[in-house]
Parts: sequence; C-alpha cells; structure tokens
Amino acid sequence: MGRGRVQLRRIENKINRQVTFSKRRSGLLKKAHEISILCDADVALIVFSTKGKLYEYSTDSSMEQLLERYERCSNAEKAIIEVDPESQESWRHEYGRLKAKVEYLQKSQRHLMGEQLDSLSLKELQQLEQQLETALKYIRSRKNQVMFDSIAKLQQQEKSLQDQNGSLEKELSERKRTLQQQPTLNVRNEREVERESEPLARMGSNGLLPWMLPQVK
Amino acid sequence: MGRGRVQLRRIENKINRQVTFSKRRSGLLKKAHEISILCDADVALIVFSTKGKLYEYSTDSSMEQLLERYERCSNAEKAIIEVDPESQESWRHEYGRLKAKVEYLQKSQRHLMGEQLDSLSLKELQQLEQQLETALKYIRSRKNQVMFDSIAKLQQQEKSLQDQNGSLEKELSERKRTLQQQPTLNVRNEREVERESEPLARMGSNGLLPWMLPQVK
DNA sequence: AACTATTTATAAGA
DNA sequence: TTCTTATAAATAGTT
Repeated sequence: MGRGRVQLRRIENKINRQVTFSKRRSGLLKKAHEISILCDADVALIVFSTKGKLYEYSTDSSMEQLLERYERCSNAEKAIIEVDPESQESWRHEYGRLKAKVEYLQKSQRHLMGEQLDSLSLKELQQLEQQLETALKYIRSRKNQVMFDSIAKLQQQEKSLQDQNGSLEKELSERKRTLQQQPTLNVRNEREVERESEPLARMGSNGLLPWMLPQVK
Repeated sequence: MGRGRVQLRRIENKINRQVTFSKRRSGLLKKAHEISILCDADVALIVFSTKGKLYEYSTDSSMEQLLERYERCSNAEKAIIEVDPESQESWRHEYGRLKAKVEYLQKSQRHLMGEQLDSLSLKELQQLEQQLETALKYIRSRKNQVMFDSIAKLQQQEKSLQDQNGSLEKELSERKRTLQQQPTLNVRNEREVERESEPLARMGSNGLLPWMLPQVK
C-alpha cells in the first residue's frame, strides 16, 4: 500500500524503519479497534518498538482481564495448576479490574446520556453526536417496524372477524327465510331460533365484539 | 476498503459479522506479522471471537515471554490493590454483584447505541428515543459552546497579532525611511521583521485554524 | 470460496 | 513530524 511494492524483510535504513513503524503501528491499532467493535470480538494487542517502548490496545481497556483469559484458554496446564486458586489475592485482583470496568462503563454511559460533557474535546463531542444520531436512526427504524407489525396483525384480525361475521349473517338470513316459508309451523321453533341468534344481536354492527374495541376512558 | 463505507459499530447481522470477522482477523494477523518483520518490533496479538474462540500471533512465537515483559512494563498500578482483608465469602459476594452490574451496564449501553433493540417493547423504544433526543440536545449545546469559546479566543489572538503586526509595520516603515536617508545600512533587519509576522499569515482570514473546518474529501 | 468495485493504508516525496 | 499523492492492499457486498 504505497508507491512501491514492499518486501517482507527488515527495513535496513533506520530512519525509514522508524517512520514506517510509526505509521503501521497506528494502522494496526486502528484495525484492532475496528474488528473489536465491528465483530464484537475481544482483542489484546501489545507492541514493543526496537528500542523497547510499549504500545498497547485492548478492548474496553481491560488488558489484564484479557491476558488472564488468554492464559486460561491457551494452556491446560495452568488451568490445572489453578485448581487450588482463587486465593484471596486473586479475588482482590479480579475485583479491582471489575471495578475499573464499571467505572469505565458508567463514564461512557453518562456521556451517551449527555451528562458530564465538560471533559470532552470538540472532536469527541462531534463523534458522540454522530454516534447518537446513528443510534436514533436504528431506534426509530425499529420502532416503526414494531408499529407496522402491530397494525398488520390487527388488520388481519379484523379481516378474519369480518369474514366470520359475514358467514354468521348469511346463516341467519338463511334461517329467517326458512321461517317465512313455514309461517304456521310450531311457534316454539321460532322462539328457539331467536334464542340461538341472541348472541349475534349483542355483537356490534361493525362485526366487533366489545372487548375488541379500544378502551376509551 | 470495500464496496460500501463502513460505520464503526457492531455489525448486527450475525452471518455478516462472522464473515467480516474472519476476513479482518486474517488481515490483522498479517499486519501484525508485517510490522514485526519490517520494523523489528515485538508484537503480541490476542483475539477472541464472540463465541470465545482464540486466535493469536506473536513475534517468534514467544507469547509467554512477551506477556511477561508486558507485565513488567505496565505494572505500576498493581501496588495499589492493598485494601482491608474482608472474608473470602464477602469478596465473592461483592464480586458477583459487580459482575451483574457490568452486565447491566453493557446491556443498557448497547441500547443507547441503538443495538440489540429486539428485546424492547414499543413503549421502551419510545422512552429510549426520547432519552437520546435529550442527550443530543445537551451535546449540541456543549459543542456550540466549545466552538464559540474557541472562536472568541482566536479572535482575541487575531486582534492581538494584528496590533503587533501594525506596530511592526510602523517600525518597519520607520526604518525604511531611515534607510532611504542612509541607503547602505544593514538589510537583515527587514528579514527579521518578515519572519516574525509569518505566523499570522498561516491563519485563515476568518480566524479559524484548519482543524476546525469540516474535513471535505 | 471467488470476484470486483471501492475504500483504506501507506511508501515516497515535499 | 506532518501533509500530500500515487499506488498497493484490504475488504464489503455480490455471486
């Protein structure tokens, strides 16, 4: 990535090596951060320059936690040795780290809620604003979807009820016609029919039962 | 680096996140190796995927040595963890409490950043939106204040520099007149004056420094 | 897993 | 060191 192709071998010129180190170091840290955010991964990166200067990156600034996790994952021997562990010392250590994490999270949460902004630079404020705008976009989008889903579901219910209503009405008029054709037949039959259709009368003219309607206070 | 610009935020789509992780992980490991060779640096890189799978790189595959070196370099903090000896039970309890707190904070932070909204109800989404709008209001207000302060300060500086410039010009023309009267006198004085007024010339005519302006590509 | 259109990173130059 | 620029690399979205 640059004007010339690059051979994978130690850069002999000292100045050049130093400059390249500086550039690539920041690139590497940036990429470590990016994969950590984008892919929700935990990353620990440690770099020592030739002269021994230390540069580091770690997700959520919890380097110690990550290194310990690494130890646990990488060699089974250590895990076995740690069968005895959880000495009080170890717990205190863990505790201190967790506490630091809580503080970090609380601080960044405050910022996200627009509090304690005094310590932020203009650039940081700008980034924060950008982040919240993006978050709002997602939240509104999700909100809309929830509402649309809700509406669609209700409409479906309405349609199903209307259908049901239609078939009931049809059945009802069917029976009425039958009654008109045999007017002197047993009267009790008529009463029975009326009784049977009673529940229908209680239903609103729109085909909805009372509990289906919005409760208005 | 790709067909679309990418926002620095967690990739919501699981498949996508997985694929991106795989691609970026190999890129990151490659770059760690490159800087290690090219610049003769010692690098340790540890990556845990969301699911907890471990990937690592280290110069000369001497991860343990590097981590030890890191511990030696970075622990000035460790001495501070000397507190009162409560019972181990008590520590365990405290620890659990803190851990729960961390989880809660992480979850609510995700929501504030517009992530993992699936679990929220319509009402909760509404509240969240409201909260972020309020936060944005505060942030923008603070941002404006910072910018105004900065501008005011710069205008003051500009004025002071202009005054200085004015008196220098006055002195200059004074000397020129003197030179005309004695034409063979030393020329260096004029150059010195020019050098002193250079900083003013670098500032934009609007009183703003380059980094204050929007970055346009 | 391969393919590109694009975006990024960065080597060299100023 | 920093900025700019030409070019190599990385990679997001697609197939």
